[in-house]
Amino acid sequence: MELINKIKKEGKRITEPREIVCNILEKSGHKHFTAEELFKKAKKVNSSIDLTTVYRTLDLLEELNLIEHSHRIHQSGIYFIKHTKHHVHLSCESCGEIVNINQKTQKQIEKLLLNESNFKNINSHFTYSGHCNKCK
Amino acid sequence: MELINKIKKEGKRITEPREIVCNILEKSGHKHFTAEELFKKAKKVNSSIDLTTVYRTLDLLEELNLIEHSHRIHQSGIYFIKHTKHHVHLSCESCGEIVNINQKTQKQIEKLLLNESNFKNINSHFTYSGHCNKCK
DNA sequence: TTTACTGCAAACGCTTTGCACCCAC
DNA sequence: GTGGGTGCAAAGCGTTTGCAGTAAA
Repeated sequence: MELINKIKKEGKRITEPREIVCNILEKSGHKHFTAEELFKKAKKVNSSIDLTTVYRTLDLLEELNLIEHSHRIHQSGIYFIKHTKHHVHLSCESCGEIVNINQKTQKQIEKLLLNESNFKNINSHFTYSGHCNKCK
Repeated sequence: MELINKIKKEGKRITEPREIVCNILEKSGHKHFTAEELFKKAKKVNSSIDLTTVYRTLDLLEELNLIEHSHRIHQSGIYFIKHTKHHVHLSCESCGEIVNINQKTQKQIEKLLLNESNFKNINSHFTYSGHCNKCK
């Protein structure tokens, strides 16, 4: 119920689609979801909910700094509740498993890239990919 | 003329669109191109050439191991002549500048990711992004 | 009452596919 | 002559936008 309360506190309206999406995000133990996955779960609660609304709710939650999303190559984005420590992901191209890469490792990677370029910052807003042990 | 000769050597047909695309790729000093950029340049040589054909020519060249491509988040892919040493890219989100990241750095990054996961390999088939010094 | 939010449909950008025609071999 | 390659049109995918109706405040 935390997410929806924060929406309320921001003066935004409480609606059924928003409640449903927030519930799913919170009750699933901080997993990563695609918009499509959330949409399918939401439709089981109320079949009239629309994918567009899921996207808009996710946008809102992200604006309020409550969730984050990450991009994957040739796959849809993943959304997840914001952790205190920023982290990035590594996703298996075969089975889709997503593992977290901790902040320290990510900082080291950024350092390597910054050292080799004239860049000021690195965008960690994407998901690394490869193959996990189980696959191939 | 190297690329087109290799196409011929593989028993593939030499056509005007293929010649044009190969010429552009070779005569521009190993730059990185989007399919759209190649398409625009190709149309200046023969205006009847189609984007689809550019994509198909790029696919062919990649199958023959003569070029590579890399993905970018929210942007089109970039294609470039294959270097002896595999490298990856870092692209500025503002101005689009693409800089090469050398193999050694990439290997270090892969090592960091592999150490922290149960993954067997990392896909380096994408482009890192951030902001270069000139921008923002 | 008011306007934020919704569902629906349509457009988006990049890339791929289907298909009939054509030309390199 | 034959089928590999082409241009064109249309579809694909994930996401966004426009719009008129609806309901939260």
